[in-house]
Amino acid sequence: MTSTDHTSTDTSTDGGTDGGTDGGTDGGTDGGATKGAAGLRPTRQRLAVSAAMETFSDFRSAQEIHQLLTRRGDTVGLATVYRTLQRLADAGEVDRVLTEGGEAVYRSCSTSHHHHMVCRVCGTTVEIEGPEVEDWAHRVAEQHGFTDVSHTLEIFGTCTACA
Amino acid sequence: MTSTDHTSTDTSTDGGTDGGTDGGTDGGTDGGATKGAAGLRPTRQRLAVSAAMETFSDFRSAQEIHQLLTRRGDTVGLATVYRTLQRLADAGEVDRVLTEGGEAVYRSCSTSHHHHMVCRVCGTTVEIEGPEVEDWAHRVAEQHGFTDVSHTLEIFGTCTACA
DNA sequence: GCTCGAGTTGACAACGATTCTCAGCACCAA
DNA sequence: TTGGTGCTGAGAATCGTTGTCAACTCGAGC
Repeated sequence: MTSTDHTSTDTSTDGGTDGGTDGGTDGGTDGGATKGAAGLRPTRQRLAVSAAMETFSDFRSAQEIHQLLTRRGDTVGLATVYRTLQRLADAGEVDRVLTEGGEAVYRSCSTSHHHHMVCRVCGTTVEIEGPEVEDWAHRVAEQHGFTDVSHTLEIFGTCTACA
Repeated sequence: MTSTDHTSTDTSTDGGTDGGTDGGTDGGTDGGATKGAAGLRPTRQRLAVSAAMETFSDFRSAQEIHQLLTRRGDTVGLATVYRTLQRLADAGEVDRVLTEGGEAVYRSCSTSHHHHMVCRVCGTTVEIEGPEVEDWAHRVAEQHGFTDVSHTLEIFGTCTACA
C-alpha cells in the first residue's frame, strides 16, 4: 500500500484514466463531494458512500464498500461507488492507497499530512505524523537538486492484538 | 510508486495470484533466477531479461521491457517477461513498485535497503539510503506496539534537468 | 407548471495489465 | 533412449476498473 500525501500538489500523471467518466460533466470545480460546492450535488448515493466510509477504520476496496452498502440497504451502483470514492479522494477526505497487488483501497482519514501504520494481519490502521521524515525527505531532495518534492510512506507490522 | 523494502521478510498476501504459472513446476528453492541455483535454469530468456534490466536506470513496465527486448532481437514471450521479472524481484535483484495507476514497474537495483527518489517528469531515479527513517519507523512502531515492522517510502520531485 | 440545461446514475460493455493453460520444447541423469 | 523436471509462449482467462449512454433528477428561468 502507498500512503496518500495530502499536502502534495501532485496532479495525476495517469491522464488516460483520469479523464474518466466524470470528465465531461464536471464543472472543473474542486470541492468536497458532499459539501454542496458549485456544480456538485449531494445525491443519495454520494451521501451513502460518505456515511459508509465512517463505519470502518481499516482500508477497504471499492467492491467491499459496494457490498457493505448493499448490506445496509443503500443500493448504489458499483461504477458510482468508484466515482464517488475518487471524488472523495480528490477532495482529500479519504485516502486511496494501493495494495501490493495493485488494487485500490480506501479509508476515511484526517486531512492533515500523515502516514499509515497498518497491521499486516488484521488491517488495523493507525495514522501517524512524521515531521522528522518530512525534514529528511526535503533535505535529501535538496542534496540531489530535486524541487517540488512530495513523498509517500507506509509502515507495516503486526499489531498487539495479532502478535 | 512504492519502494521495495529489501530487508522485509514479507511473504506475499496475494495467494490467489502468486500461485501462478510457476507454482506447479518450481522446486520451491529460493535463489537468484540467473545464478544457477538448484532447480533454476539460466535460460536464454532469463539471461536476456536480466541483461535488459542493466540497460536502463528508471522504472519500466513489463510491457516496455518486453518491447525493449524485441527491439534488441531477443524475442521473449510476454508471460515469460512477467515471470522472470517476478523471479528477479523475489530474489531482490530488481525493485518492483507500483505506479499510481496500479501498474507494476521494475528497475535493477542494489540489494541494500534503499528508497527511490524519482523525477516525476522524466523518470530519472536516484537510490537513497535513510537510516534516520529506519530509526523513526521502528521508534514509532514500538510506541504503538507493532512488531515485525517494515516500511515503504518513495520521494517524488522534479530533477535539475527538468526543472 | 413547463422547459431546458446541467448533473448524475447504473447496467452492461469495454479495457488493459496480468496471470493461467497446456502442448511442446529443453536439458540432464540414469 | 527414457524419464523426470524445468521452462516457454500464444492465446485464453481473470479481475479491478473505467467507459458508454439512455434515462433520471434537479433547479433556474419563464
